[in-house]
Order: sequence, then C-alpha cells, then structure tokens
Amino acid sequence: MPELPEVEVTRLSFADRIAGARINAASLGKSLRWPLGCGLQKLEGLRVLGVRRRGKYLLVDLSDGLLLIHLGMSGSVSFGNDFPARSKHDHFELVTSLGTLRLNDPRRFGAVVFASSESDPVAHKLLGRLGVEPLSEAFEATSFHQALRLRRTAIKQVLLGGEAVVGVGNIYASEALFMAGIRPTTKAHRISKPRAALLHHAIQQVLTQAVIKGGSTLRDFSNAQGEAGHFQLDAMVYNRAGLPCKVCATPIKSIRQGQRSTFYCVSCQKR
DNA sequence: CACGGATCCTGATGGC
DNA sequence: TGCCATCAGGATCCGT
Repeated sequence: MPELPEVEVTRLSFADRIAGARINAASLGKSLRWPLGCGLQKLEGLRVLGVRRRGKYLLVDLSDGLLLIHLGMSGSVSFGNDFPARSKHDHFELVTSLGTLRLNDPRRFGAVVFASSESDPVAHKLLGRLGVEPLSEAFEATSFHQALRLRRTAIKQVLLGGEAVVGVGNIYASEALFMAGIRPTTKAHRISKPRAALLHHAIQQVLTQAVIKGGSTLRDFSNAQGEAGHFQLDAMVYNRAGLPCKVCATPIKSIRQGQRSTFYCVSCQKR
C-alpha cells in the first residue's frame, strides 16, 4: 500500500495526538522485516517528542533515540484509545499515556527499528541512500534532469528506485508519468530537460493531490484514525487496464516492468 | 557497477 | 468445495 502520500497521511493523522506521550509499555507480535534492535524495556518511560517522515519511513522521535517505522506493502498504523483486542497481524504495539499505537501488517514486509540517533549506523543504513524529498525545496527540475541522465533504465524503474527521488511507488509512478505524457518504458537518460521538468512538476502535483485525498486505499490502507483514502477514484491509469483513458478514451494498457504492473495510455504517452 | 531477477510473507481472487 | 497459480501499495540482496 504505502507510498509517500499514505505515509504522510498516516503521520498527519496521529503526530499531534501522540506528541508528549509517555511510553508505558511496548510489545511485539510476529517478526517483521528486521529486528527492533533494542529491548522492549528500553522504550518504557521514554517520551514521544514528535513524528517526522523521510521517504516512506515514519520517524518517531523519542526523548532518547527514535523509532523508524516502515509500512512495507500491507502495513498500517493506528493510534487511539478505544481499541478492539489485538488482531493476529498487529506486530508492534506501544501503550502510551495518550493512547495506543499499533502496526498492523499482514505481509510483514514492514519494520520497526530503534536507532539511538539519525547518525546511528542502523538509521544510516536505512535512510542514508535515500534521494531528495519530492515535496521539499530541494527537489528541483534541473538537478532532477541531471539525475535522470545517469540512468539507462526505464523511467518507471528509476522513479521506483528511490535514488533520483524518494516516495514514488507503483501507483504514483504510473500516475505521474501519465500526467507528464511520458511513456513508462522510455530510458531515463533520453528524457530531455523540458520533459524532465514536466515530470518533476507532475510528481509534485500527483503526490500533493494524493495527500489531500487521504492517500489511496486499494485494499487495506487506512490512516491512524482508521479512515480510508480516496485518491484511487481519481487515478487516471493505475488499475484501469482495458478501461477508457479519461482524456482520450483509448483503452489503458497494462505491462510488467521489473515484476510490477505498469499502466499507461498509448495515445497520451507517446514517448 | 548498473541492471534484472529472485526473494521475504500472507491473503484475495480466478480458473478448472 | 478444493486445489493451484497469479497477483498485491516495497526494497534488499545476489549473480551477471
């Protein structure tokens, strides 16, 4: 599920509510992608200072250290007071003075990792290679074009790679390429500067719109208050194979790139 | 060393 | 109803 918009929507839905909380207890369910990296008792008594986001990671700042939370393919965070009993896919729980935070993740591709600081080798391993934040000032059309010139693979793959820009996953890569009129199979280094600028703008627009719409809920995404997103209803190409293009009515085409589905319009995206 | 592919895991879905 | 194959929002690791 979670690309940048879903992670940001999650953050917005609980960051203010958890800030200042005291951690009373922490517990784990089944193993996630990586071990927590500290004892559960280490977390007890710490305060939650706030929640930031880097790429698709949530960074939960604590009075000593921080937690890096990744939602993988199927993860979602919930935070509140009146909760049902833990379900079998709740694999991490923090009971705090202001509510209980849970990570539910059926496929367990997600992770919760403790780091003593952002310069901790553990944090650096996960965050160190991430590219520029697409919704920050640092994401700039000229340098984005320069980054694309270094890559000889299909532009869709480069967007998913997270080195030229972070946070764009399978849904929003297809959507941004449609908005920019660029075919997903085009080699990244062959994209001209003006067309890179179009794509740069499209990425910002698509991600911003998706955050406003509460993210995309295809199956199981919900924010920390349990609310679903609605961007999937606005999708121009994603998951619309065979359906008419919303612009020109040509049937949307579906292909596979690197084991992932890609959707595009052969008429609106010619190169 | 840039790239493509296999891989981790569970659940939903569709064909037979 | 069951069995099997395929697919799903991610990202790392490994071989070429």
